[in-house]
Amino acid sequence: MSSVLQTAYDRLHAAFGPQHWWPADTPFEVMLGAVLTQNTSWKNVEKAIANLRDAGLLHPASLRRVPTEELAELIRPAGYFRLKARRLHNLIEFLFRQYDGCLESMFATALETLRELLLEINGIGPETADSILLYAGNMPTFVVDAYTARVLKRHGWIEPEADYHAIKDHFEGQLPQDTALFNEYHALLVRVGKEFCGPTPRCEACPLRPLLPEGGPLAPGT
DNA sequence: GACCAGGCACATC
DNA sequence: GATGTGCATGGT
Repeated sequence: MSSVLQTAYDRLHAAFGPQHWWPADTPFEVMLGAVLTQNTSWKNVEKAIANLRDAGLLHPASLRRVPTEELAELIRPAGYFRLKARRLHNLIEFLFRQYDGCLESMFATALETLRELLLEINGIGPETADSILLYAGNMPTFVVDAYTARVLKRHGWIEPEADYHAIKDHFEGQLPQDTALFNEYHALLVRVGKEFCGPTPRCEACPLRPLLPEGGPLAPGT
């Protein structure tokens, strides 16, 4: 409980409080958002989801029926819209093929098994899969994203070469396997990333400031 | 106008 | 196995 990661979590939680992630009404909406937010700001994703809601498509069966080109137009504000329309349909087809369209059945699958199945879907990579598992399925898997990697590497808490899997293991190896903790921790890392640890760091008022190594953070781009 | 944003798949060497 | 490129909108 005295690791750097625990201390960092305590600082972030004290500074920012609960983040109430994922910002969505239903697990299905979380799944869609996980694909739509790939390399895209959440603001743009919100517009796309609002379009889907207005069109009555925030349900597996209705989304499955809409033609891919029509879906693409609705999610246009989220960027990569043709690509993401195909990815959403790939995910839906998997849901129906394996679980008859039932999310409860899907999340009744063992974590590691479901993770591997999701990763077989074209368009679902590690971050999207873990986001679905954690934020839609309430399953204890740690989500790593660009902010997470940047915060850890800049503070020298992990080697600069560490890839997705290494960073994920770093967290899961040092923290209790607690869904609520993983949920909050990732959200807090995004929060501190946005406010203090972007491409150009603003470390002066960062809650992690006292945890910086001697000499301050590493240069941007690392 | 450049750069960035809660990635991923695929081509090429 | 490492590196480069396409995918696209909207905000700063």
